[in-house]
Amino acid sequence: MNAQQLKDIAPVADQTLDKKRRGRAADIDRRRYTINDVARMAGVSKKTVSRVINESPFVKEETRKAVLEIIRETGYAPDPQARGLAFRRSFLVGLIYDNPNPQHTVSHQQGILDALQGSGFELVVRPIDRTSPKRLDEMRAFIERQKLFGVVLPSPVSEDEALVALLKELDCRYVRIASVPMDEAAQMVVSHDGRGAADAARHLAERGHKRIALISGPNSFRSSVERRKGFEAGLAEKGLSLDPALVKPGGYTYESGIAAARALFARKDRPTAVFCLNDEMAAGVYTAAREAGLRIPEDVSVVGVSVTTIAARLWPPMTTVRLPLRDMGRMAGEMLVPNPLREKTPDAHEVQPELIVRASTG
Amino acid sequence: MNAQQLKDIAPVADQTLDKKRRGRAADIDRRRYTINDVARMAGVSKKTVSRVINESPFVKEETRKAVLEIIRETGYAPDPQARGLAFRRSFLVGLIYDNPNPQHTVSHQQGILDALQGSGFELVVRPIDRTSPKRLDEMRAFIERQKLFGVVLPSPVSEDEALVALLKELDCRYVRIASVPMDEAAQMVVSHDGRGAADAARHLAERGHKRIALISGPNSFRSSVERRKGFEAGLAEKGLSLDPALVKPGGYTYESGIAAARALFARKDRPTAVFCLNDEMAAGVYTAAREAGLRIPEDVSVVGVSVTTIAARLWPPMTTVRLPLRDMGRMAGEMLVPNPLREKTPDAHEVQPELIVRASTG
DNA sequence: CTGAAAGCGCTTACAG
DNA sequence: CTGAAAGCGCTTACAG
Repeated sequence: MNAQQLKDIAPVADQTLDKKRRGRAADIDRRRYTINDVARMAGVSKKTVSRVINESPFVKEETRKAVLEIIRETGYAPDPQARGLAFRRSFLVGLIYDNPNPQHTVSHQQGILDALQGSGFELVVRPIDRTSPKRLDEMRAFIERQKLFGVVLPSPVSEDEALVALLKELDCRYVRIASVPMDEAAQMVVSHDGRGAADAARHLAERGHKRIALISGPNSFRSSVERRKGFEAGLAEKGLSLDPALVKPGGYTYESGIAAARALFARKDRPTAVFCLNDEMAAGVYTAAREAGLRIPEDVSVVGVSVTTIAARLWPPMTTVRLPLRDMGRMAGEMLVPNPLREKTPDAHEVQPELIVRASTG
Repeated sequence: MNAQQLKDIAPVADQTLDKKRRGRAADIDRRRYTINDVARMAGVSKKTVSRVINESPFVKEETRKAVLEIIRETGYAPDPQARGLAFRRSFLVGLIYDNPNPQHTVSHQQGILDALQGSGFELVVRPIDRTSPKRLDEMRAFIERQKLFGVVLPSPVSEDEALVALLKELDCRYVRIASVPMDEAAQMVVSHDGRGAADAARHLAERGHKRIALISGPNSFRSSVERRKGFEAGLAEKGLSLDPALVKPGGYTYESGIAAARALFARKDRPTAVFCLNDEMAAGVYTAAREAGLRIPEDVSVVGVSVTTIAARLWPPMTTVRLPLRDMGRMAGEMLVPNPLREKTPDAHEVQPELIVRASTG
């Protein structure tokens, strides 16, 4: 934060706000209880209250109960800022993301919020440009300044090893969400995208398809690499393989799906099925098929990988590999935030993709 | 926050974390500069540094420059938690939402983040159940505990007068995003949904439609009321009116759109055009039309109001009223956070919906 | 098992 | 225009 930016904040906080507050007598009555009030009311020192709050074992049961009773009566809740200042750690969890599809991020976000619900932690969202060389400096400033309790890294940010190294250096907890394990189990939520893609491959093979095309995502996305690998493995099981001429690069966007599908449909030996590494591109295949006068599924079958809700909205409804994005976010949140109320976190933090067969594969 | 919840937080922060930190010698070298360091290096008191940070006019220009120079050299940035504790106000902006469509929220969120970029403020996201009687207590606890700098309220949360009253009581800044003005201009971003709906009505009238149906949103959403009113006003201009038999209640969801459209298409005198108060429901109309063997736009025209990207993905691409959700979020963020770098905020914080004519209206 | 002192990194209130 | 003292609401480090 530079001086200019500091200026931006000050005037309001310094002048408007506090003058306003000072002028309100209600503030005094409404003052929230502090640790001092609780200590006084319970007849103990504030350190003892602090011990009760922090679950220290070194408090006599009787004392503990008395303090807890006062806390209940007063509705006292410790100030997270004061606690954070003393702890040198805030009670904020960060979501650091950079995904071409906002729906992908928002699903994770919902899951994280599910996990944080009632935990006393709040979620701070923070977009990042993974291609920017300045991203590391920005992240360092962000994490140091906010003293984040921990962060969740959805793909493809989860694949940024330089960022992960920085988090370790800053002693900041993190959980990576990715298609394959790429860190210790305690820091990973794994979605096994490849398995879902393999299911899709078997499904198409079983429907008798031989000439199968694939529209990939960006190579810089591990999900794209894994989905493709899984798809090829699934085909191989059925004695099939991917014709390199029928593999088109995409960018995980609707437009890139249209462009890739146009190229495929312009071929004399056009494919009878197209597997798209996400659903936005698959929606583009629908559009290109319509332009080319091809019927789905009669002339061409289409399968996608769902990161949005579009599959069921298209006509005919599209067969897709569903990724439980919200569940993944929830797991990540649960791993990050301590919560004895929950049963022990499972050993394996992973989810399984699910093939949902709809009308687009006849 | 009750005692049980407090427990949840403590163990890690108290034990794991600090033991870890204590063991790392690097912490000492890496310690960030504090206001005391800057004061010492600049040969002034920390209060003077504080004045510079807070843009106080009572600092000699020479002193100010010297302090600023040290700040630049050291890369010093004040600790938001410490500042927050002293200010009794954090540097966090809250996004409090409850919308059936996550895409709607995420678009606002992107806009707010655009505005907060580089401001030193961070965005905390917080879902709320607007129908829950406990929501006010939860919000009070949330806002008091976090001492939020301000909050953004998208619709329909923006229409919750009890919540707004609470915010005023807590002296918490807010900006309401809504379809019509419902507060002082400084607290409003207005989207004039009705105007967009009127455009849609004129458009359909000009194409010669007479039997026009409408699928509404929940009556508890002001946006639904306003869009309908605007649509009726647009029709009236053209000498048309809405046949009550052709008005079906919807819930802003895909499924509710299907159900409403089935009822409409089952009529002998089925409508030649359907206006849906959002695009998710309009996608449902597409599905119902296909089930009924009706062609769009030959047999029936469809118009929606866009809160997602689906309109352009459907076939045929759908005519919609576009709401600039991201812009609305950005305006709200800019209104909330002081930033002298920006030119003065405009007098009117409003946006105009835009009718985007695509193939679904022939 | 409990507490008084010092400190986290800032700001306010008061002097000068 | 500048600073020393006290305070924000918590915790750590040290005694007992």
